[in-house]
Amino acid sequence: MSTPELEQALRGAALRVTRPRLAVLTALHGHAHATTDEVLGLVRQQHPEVSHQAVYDVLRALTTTGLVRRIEPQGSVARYELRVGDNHHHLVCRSCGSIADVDCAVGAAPCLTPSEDHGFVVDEAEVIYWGLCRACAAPTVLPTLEPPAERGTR
Amino acid sequence: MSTPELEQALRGAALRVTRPRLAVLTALHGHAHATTDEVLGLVRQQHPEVSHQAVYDVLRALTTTGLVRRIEPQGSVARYELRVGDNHHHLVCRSCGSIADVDCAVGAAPCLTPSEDHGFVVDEAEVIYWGLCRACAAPTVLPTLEPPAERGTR
DNA sequence: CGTGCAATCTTGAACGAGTCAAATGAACAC
DNA sequence: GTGTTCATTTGACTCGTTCAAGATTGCACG
Repeated sequence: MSTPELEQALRGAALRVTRPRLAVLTALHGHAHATTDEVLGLVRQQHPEVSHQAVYDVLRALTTTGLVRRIEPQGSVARYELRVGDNHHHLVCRSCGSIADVDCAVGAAPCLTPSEDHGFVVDEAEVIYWGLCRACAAPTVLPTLEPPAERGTR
Repeated sequence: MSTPELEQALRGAALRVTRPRLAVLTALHGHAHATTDEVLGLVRQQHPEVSHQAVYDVLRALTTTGLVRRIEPQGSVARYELRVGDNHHHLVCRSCGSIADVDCAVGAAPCLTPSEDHGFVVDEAEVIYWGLCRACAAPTVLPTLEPPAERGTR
């Protein structure tokens, strides 16, 4: 995704075009499901002066305007991905915390419909599939190496 | 739910029967989706000496043994409910944060199946429906001030 | 019914993701 | 260019949750 495109996206959301914002968008373009801390690290590779707080502010601004989507699986810190407009869901590994995207199983509309809405006006259905990723589900009989190290869980 | 039943549930999970644990289970029985803090308050109504930390420990023990289910909607602190065995999901109000239960829309098995599993071994699908509850979706009429003079949206 | 071990609880401190606030700096409409 | 307003920096702070050490207590066993 080129810089002019990113600028246009920001202007389209009535946001000023700034260096930290472009850097955050670029970082997310290359790293889906990044944490705030990871985004900060990526941004600082290009712009070491960017502050902690700026990344939080930028991510909040982008999230509230819909340019970026925030996900927060249990036990994980917040993660962000570029909103691509489609209604996709997530696979989360209970062991290593890795996340993969999946398209909505039933298409866009039906998965918005609970069986009984209790009077709620529903506008979004969020689905998280929990399980084990290929690596963590593999038999742990690796001859020379240790089983997959645990990451991301506290 | 009576105390003997709760004791049996604890023993069945290989957990010792203690006063804080019985109190937490009782509290959750009467208050679904309670936060840790709310549970602590409820427990202390009967047993004022129970510590902060005990409630955290108890909730973790109950959660890991499956007696209690932990849910963590975006922007909310952790909430707990008695695991009743069924596979139900949640409606969450974006405005006030209230939570309601809904049965799984598609039954138990199908909603476990993403369209493409990326090699993941999925064992659970968690669904959160986001929207507005009946009260928050209602027109914002202030009761004690002047009566509503107009109708329609906005 | 005691005894002993380990699980559990109390107390108190610490951690860390995220937020608040004040002052400086930069976008961009004019 | 200039000025207003939005963004960012800096640094302190909140609050849910966890860690650690020592005191209790459930309960298996004799």
